[in-house]
Amino acid sequence: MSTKKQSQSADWLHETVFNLVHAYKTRIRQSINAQALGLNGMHVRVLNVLNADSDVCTANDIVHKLNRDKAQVARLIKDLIKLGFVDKCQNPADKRSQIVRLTQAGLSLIEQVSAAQDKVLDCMTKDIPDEDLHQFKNIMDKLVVNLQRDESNTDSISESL
Amino acid sequence: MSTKKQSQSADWLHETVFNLVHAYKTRIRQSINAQALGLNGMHVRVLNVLNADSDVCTANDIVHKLNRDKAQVARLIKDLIKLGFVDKCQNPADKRSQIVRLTQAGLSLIEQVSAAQDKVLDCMTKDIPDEDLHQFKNIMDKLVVNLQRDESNTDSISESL
DNA sequence: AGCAAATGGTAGACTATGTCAACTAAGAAG
DNA sequence: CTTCTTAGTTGACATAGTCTACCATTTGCT
Repeated sequence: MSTKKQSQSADWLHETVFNLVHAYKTRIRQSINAQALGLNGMHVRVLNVLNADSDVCTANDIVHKLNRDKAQVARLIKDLIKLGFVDKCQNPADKRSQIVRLTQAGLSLIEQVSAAQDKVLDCMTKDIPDEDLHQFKNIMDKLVVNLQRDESNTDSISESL
Repeated sequence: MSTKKQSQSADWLHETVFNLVHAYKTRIRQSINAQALGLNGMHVRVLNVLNADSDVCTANDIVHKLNRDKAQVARLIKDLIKLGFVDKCQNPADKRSQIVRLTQAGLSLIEQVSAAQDKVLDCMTKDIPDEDLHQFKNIMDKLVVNLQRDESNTDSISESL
């Protein structure tokens, strides 16, 4: 339990990280208020990927970049197509997949969404020095790597109960 | 819109934070494998609160500590009672509320769950110095405070489209 | 060439998480 | 004693994430 040396310095991670995401999600949703457009947070994240990536992008690329289930991504893309923000075209390199692109509507949408997101980010980080943010990112990356590295440690407790 | 000075250092926050939580959630779920017991992540977080708090704890306390909707918390507690891990008793100080407590089964459960969580935390933070983790927490707390402070900046973009 | 395995994508069903509004019962304030 | 507020419950719903099965293509093997 919380008597081990590591845990004393790390127990807060449970709550703090979750709180950050919860607060961020809530805030960004308010700010973007994309529901009015039929969008939700994950739609926006897909648009972000398409926008950030200059080269061609397939559904599978998005799956890997967002690290989400492919079924989920497929549905998000379907929604975005129905709303007219992205379209698909044949991928000459692989007939199984299609290339996903932002439409004009999608481009102008993501521009505005980015502005709103930046505003939240700026307000969120305004009193934090750049080098601190940099270190913050480094640690976070390490945590993610560590988490994904040893999937080994996965002995469920349920059978011991 | 990533042309503003702040954004260049902060754009990564979008993905990195979400990735961390996603990886953490997935990992902790594997490790705890609580579905077999009829529990999910939020149930465990409620148990954690009850365990951490030495003094009496009402549903409302949990709402504030986890920063979640009271409807959600009420349902979690209901589930936990049905499973026999917590119980409720009259709150002499306020007849509207009840005191929520861990049962014996709940206590022994949370002990094992804590052990599993600690294992994940240890593995996740093992190569990160304590002072780095400390700074990490400080920045995270600042971010959360900033997020929750100015709810003002909340001008939706949808009407401008 | 011909076959098997792997991969990209889609769909269905389901679980988990979070939110909102309406409601009850009990405190608090006047 | 009203009125307002608060603790908790419930229903309905929205969003998020997972798992399985399936199809078509591609890739690797022989």
